[in-house]
Amino acid sequence: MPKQYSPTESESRWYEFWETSGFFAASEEPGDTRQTYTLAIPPPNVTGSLHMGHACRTTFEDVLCRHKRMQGYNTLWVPGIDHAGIATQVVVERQLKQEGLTRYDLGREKFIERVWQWKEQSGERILQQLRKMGASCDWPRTKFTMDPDMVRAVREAFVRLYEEGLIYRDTRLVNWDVESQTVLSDLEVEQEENVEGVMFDFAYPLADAGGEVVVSTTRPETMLGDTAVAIHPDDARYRHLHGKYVRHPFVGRLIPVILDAELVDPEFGTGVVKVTPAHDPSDFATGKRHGLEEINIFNLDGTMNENSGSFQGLDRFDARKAVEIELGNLGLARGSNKHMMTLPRSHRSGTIVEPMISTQWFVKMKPLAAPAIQAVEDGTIQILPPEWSKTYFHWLRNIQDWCISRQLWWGHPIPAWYCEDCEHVTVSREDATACGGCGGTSIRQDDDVLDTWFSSGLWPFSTLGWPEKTVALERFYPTQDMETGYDILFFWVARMIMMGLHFMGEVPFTRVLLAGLVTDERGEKMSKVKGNVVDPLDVIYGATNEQLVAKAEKAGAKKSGIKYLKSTYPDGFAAYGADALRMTLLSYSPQSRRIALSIKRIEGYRNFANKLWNASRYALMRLGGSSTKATQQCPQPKALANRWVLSRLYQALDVAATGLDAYRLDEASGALYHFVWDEFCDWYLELSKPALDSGDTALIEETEATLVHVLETVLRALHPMMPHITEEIWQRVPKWDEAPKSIMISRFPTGLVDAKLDRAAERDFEVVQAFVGSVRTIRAEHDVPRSQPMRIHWHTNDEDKHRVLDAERRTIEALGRCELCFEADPAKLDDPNAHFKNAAVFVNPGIRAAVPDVIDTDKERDRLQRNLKKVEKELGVLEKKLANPSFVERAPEAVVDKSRRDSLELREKRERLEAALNSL
RNA sequence: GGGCGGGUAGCUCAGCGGUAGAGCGCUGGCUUUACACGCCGGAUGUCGCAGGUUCGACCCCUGUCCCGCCCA
Repeated sequence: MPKQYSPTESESRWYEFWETSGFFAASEEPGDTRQTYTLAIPPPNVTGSLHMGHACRTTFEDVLCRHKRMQGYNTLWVPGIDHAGIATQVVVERQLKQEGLTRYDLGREKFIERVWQWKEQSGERILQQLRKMGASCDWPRTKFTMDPDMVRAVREAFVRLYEEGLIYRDTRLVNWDVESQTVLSDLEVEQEENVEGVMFDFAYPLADAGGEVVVSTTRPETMLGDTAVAIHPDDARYRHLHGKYVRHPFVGRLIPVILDAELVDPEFGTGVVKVTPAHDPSDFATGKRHGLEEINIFNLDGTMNENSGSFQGLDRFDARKAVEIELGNLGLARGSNKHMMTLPRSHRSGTIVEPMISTQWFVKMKPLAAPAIQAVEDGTIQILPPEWSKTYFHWLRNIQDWCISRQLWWGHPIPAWYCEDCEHVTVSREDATACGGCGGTSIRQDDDVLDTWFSSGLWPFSTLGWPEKTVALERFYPTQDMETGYDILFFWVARMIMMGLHFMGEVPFTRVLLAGLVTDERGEKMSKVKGNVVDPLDVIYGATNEQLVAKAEKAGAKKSGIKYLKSTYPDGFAAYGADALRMTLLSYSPQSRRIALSIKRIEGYRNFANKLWNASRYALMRLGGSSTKATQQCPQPKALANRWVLSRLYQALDVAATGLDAYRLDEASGALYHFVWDEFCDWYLELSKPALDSGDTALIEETEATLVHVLETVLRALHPMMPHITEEIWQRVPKWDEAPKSIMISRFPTGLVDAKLDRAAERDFEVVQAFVGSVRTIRAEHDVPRSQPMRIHWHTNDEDKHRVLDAERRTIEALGRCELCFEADPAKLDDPNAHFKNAAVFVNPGIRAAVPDVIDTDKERDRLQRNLKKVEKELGVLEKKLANPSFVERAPEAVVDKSRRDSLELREKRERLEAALNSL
């Protein structure tokens, strides 16, 4: 075994072994009665390649699946990818643009062909990248949201909802993305807050008399679509306007003054509001209340249409300026001032969304939401971390109908056909050939496609074969865990719950595990423009700074982004490996909304992998000449060190089990990390050296057995988190006959079976640790070279401690690099410098000791005083507490007792330290 | 306007009723045959601010100021 573990080659070798061996496959065998564990992957979009968010999802999900699989569950992790309607269409259109083409140049059919080509390429790449992360998906079951069986599921769902009256077509005000030229759902619109805008005031002249009314707007161009001005019915200032009209200065229209208490806040601005029913949500509602005309003034691309008079053809923002100027020319402008406002922007294209009246397909949400709320309320579905339930409820209780049609080309076509001879709309599972109303054959399919989340909403059951009654659906639905980012709680999770309950009559999963968003080390969102995107593959395989910079430049990063990249990662990334990346991602608390990924942290876990590697190297080397094997039976050793490590293993496995079950993967991985490094390596391996060299056959045997057992067990425990390196090592560990072919199909360890809690051993060993620690401190603080032996004279009145120090003399000597521990006459320790030459002194609980021939008086005084100060501070707090009668009366007995004991101990320590100081 | 997070060591974060922890960084010493991707020491915090509850608060409550996100 080489001194350094190199993940690159090892990871791909083992991955291939697992995949070709069929270890990822879930069983549909009729006789298989194992409990199932199912998790559907949040399907990555086919918009490019794997990013750190996917790496994070994959890691968490893989840990859950590998853990369950090792626990004996029939585990199914369903992989797949999403066609991601608008997002993918935008990507391909951008490519076309570089060739100087638009989708219209290609035409719908050719364009879709082109997107399919892209899908093949991008989808395949992403699936390969998931494998690089170690994902144990059941690959032959991979689904794409536009596969033929998914199409069938989507059609079935659409038609059923339509037949149930839950899908309908309606004309209403929608969010229009003028760039992508499609409608957007409310969720796809982002509100950009605190934008500095201009509030422009202008006057409408009264129609039949002199005078005017002044209105304010941040969007002057919309006045071309005004069909009313509104005042508050109780506003005394404008009583004279009741029943009057104003005249539109550009289009000549007569515009009524209406009274509306809901729309108008008399305190705000002039107290008069212009009303544009076709381009503003509250004006639209007002229009409905008053039966106002809705005049659309925009074309679909955001230019002004034929209803805007002389402004026709102008872009909406040019029209805004033109309208202002013209109003000025007419003497109707009444000034302007700065105004902070909120702008609606398209989630995808970033352009300012224009409210427009349009006919679209909607899903009626209230009836679907009710059972989805219920399922979380009654605990059928558990959301973790639990705080998210509130957000979930709030959204579902205030849910609006979902606009599901999109004016895109890439997606599931809406299965609706319009008849040219009658009004009937034919909605059908099969492609319609004739009108369902009049039987005529002049029918035309709806041009639109479905919102991409419509198909995603069916994911947990469509991937298992729905609407067919498959074995998989029967066996694996409902799934157990849904692990995903909190950002798609509404987009996806809530909709899956609604759809699952509606179509399957059962929740789609029983736990929702929400994770934070991966950001760069500063906590900023990763973006190509910022140049702060960390590609998981670069982390796994390594990349030089030049490569990182080149990649960022190609992706269109700004100069500041490149600069950041150069200064933050001057040396690029080493090939840290997938296991190190996985451990890093796992180490962040799931409660945190931000995972500020730090390369230094990845490096730390790479070092951990190396530590594990070398610990194993040591263990295997030591076992080389012996026939001792791992047996999956916990040894029953007698020696303290062996008992201690098994007990610590118990504790680590216990914390790991709790963490894995409660979705605290940070705690689970942390417990194993610290056990391996701080206890197994730093103490136990060191302890094993004198034991194995002791020549005592019994001791050697039980130490070998314990060593190999702990190693083999901790590898199994770590396997879900670090699958590759644990396999690499595990394969080399001498094991029982008939051991499984792979660690991934071995049994997940538990404290009760694979370790042994031994509180006495832990307590005793603490004595050793404290003693050794003190010895080491003295050596370090007195600059005693390693070559110089240190003799320790100790004394204790405590029988247990006496026994431990006696029995563990050898280990203490080895670990403390002190030679010769002596039991001392207590009288000598009362005044150490009278009896020992140049002695340093230390005090452990119940034990005191002198170390002759090391002293540098100044340093020793310094050290003792520092210790004394600390002791006095602690003692001060404790004594104050104990002097407080209400503490003694009201605090729990155990707490008071502990304080008493601590204070006694500290007092003794203080005494000893003072004596030592005086004796200097 | 409503809601949700967060403000703890230089940095990134964990802890959440019994006298503050990790990783990285800093610092002193180690060519210790598992590992320098290492080992052994050390330093570092009025736990955002102000009140309150409690025998006791970083932890609970109230208010307040910042920062981020979501919804309207």
